[in-house]
This record gives sequence, C-alpha cells and structure tokens, in this order.
Amino acid sequence: MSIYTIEEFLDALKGAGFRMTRQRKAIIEYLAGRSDHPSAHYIFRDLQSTQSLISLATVYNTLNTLVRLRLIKEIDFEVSDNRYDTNLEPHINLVCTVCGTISDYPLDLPVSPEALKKKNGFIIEDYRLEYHGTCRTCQNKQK
Amino acid sequence: MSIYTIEEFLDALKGAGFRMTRQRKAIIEYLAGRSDHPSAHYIFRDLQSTQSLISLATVYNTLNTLVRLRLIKEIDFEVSDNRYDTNLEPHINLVCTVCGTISDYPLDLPVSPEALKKKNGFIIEDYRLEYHGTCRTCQNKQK
DNA sequence: CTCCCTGCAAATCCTTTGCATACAG
DNA sequence: CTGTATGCAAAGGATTTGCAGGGAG
Repeated sequence: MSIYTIEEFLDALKGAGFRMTRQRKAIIEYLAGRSDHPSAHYIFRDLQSTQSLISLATVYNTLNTLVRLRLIKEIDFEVSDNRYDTNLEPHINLVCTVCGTISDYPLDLPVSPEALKKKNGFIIEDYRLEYHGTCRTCQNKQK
Repeated sequence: MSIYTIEEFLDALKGAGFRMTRQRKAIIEYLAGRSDHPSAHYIFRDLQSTQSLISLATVYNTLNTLVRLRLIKEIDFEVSDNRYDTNLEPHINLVCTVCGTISDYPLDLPVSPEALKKKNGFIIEDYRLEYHGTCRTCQNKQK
C-alpha cells in the first residue's frame, strides 16, 4: 500500500506544476488503492474497462512522471513488463517467478547511505532489493 | 572477478551437455578475465575486433545459457542494455547512474534464505541487491 | 554422420515519441 | 485564450527467433 494518500499524490503533482487531468487522477486513485505491484499494461487494461478514454502512452507518461517525482518506484520484472511500487519504505521485493506476484518484506537498508559514503565514496540516490523465488501459494500448488 | 576459473566454466558447460564451440570459449575467456560488468553489446564489440567471426545473437544465446546454468548473473541496467555479473558471492551492485560503472560491495544477504522461508514461506532461488547513485569518480568530476 | 550451434536478418515486445487535437488553468 | 496533456500510430531499441549452413563429437 502506498505511504501517501490520494490527496498527497495530487498535491505533489500540483505542487510540481502538473495539470490535474482525468487520466492522471484515475491512475493515482488506482495506485493508491492497491498494494500489489501492477504493470503499465495491467493498469491500462483495468482503467480502460472502468474509466473513460485512456491510452497506454498516457499510462506510461504518468507513471514516469510519478517516478521522477519519487512518488512511486519502478521495478524491473525480467519476465515481462516493468512493475510499479508505491511502497517507498525500505523493503525487499519478493518476486515469485512462477505467478509473478511481488510482495514486500520490510527491512532497513543493509548498508546505510552514510556508511557507504564513508567507506566507498558512493552516494546513494536509490536502491533495489529483490529476492526471486517461489511464493508459498505456488509451492502448495506444485505439490 | 569470477569465482570460477576458465576451466571450471568449460567443465560446467560440458557437464551439462553443451558443445564447446569457438564462440562459447571466447565469451567465457572474456568474462573470466574481467571484473567489470559488461553488456552483451560490449562483449560482442570486443570479441568481434579481436576474435574471429561471432554474432550478437550468439553472444546473447551463450550469456543466457550461462545464466541458466547459474554461472553468471544478469543485472538490469535501466539506462541501456542489461549487464552481466560473474561474481556469485553475495554483494551489492553499486550502479553509477552517471558513468554506468558497476562495482561490487561484499555483503551477506540481509535476510537469510532460512529465515525468510520460516517467516514468510518464500523460497529464494536468486537475489539482487542494487544501490543506484553516483560514484566517487563522477562526484569529483562534477565539482 | 548427426544434430546442435551459428550467423544473419527478420520478428517481437515493451516503451517512447511525433503530431494534431482536447482541455486544464 | 495558452500551452500542456492526450490519443493514436508509428518509431525505437534491446533481445529473441527461424532457417539454412557449418562444425563438434
């Protein structure tokens, strides 16, 4: 689940000078209401069926805007489309390679930005912690 | 640097029933000799100039084979092509978003496979730890 | 000798972009 | 009204695939 409310998302967009369009609002409401990690195509399909006109390009554009404003994060998902994560708290993404589900495992950064800066000189802007494997549900199904 | 010698790479391939072609040998020798994290295109360009005939498709095919045999790992590099990592010891990849250099920071897995299995039921097959930011060299250049 | 592997080029698939139109402010 | 955002379709770019010929075992 996002650490931000819909209002906070909208305010952040407005604050950065972006216009509030029907499509952007729909995408934000969609994202804020879920704790899974949908892909652009997934969001597009869902919104297309319930909402009025929207295009895939707009979904991508809006997601990119949100990523740039650091309101959400992009997760590379090797199997297919990239996925988007609204959880900005430090956590490991548990990626099930069978069903594609991505769940979160809360965890502090294993090496703090300060420690890394001191030891290595590297300044972190972003991080990505992923474990790939099989979730409990898929293990049960395989039996 | 790879934790395997060239011979161990070759033996693993042979053991899995793969033929030893000139191209595969060239790619393995190339990888074993470096500790950076080259992309398929990079490997292709280097081998094309020094070695005899090789094609990009073959580079990709061979890298995929090595990944499937778990002899190397694939690293998603958002800016452009994927990169390949021969270091199979647990570590964080420090990805410089300015120059694209990827260096390693040794570190045990922040959550052990056993602990995760017990707590969450998730079985790890692979993991990926990345910090994205600016390396010391690029910081100095920016001043 | 077999049939796996390769080179080549075409095909794929996700994502971005160009352009004319729509609409937020 | 003005200029940003959108839809649409086409382009782009990395990776994969099909196929006929080459070569490892």
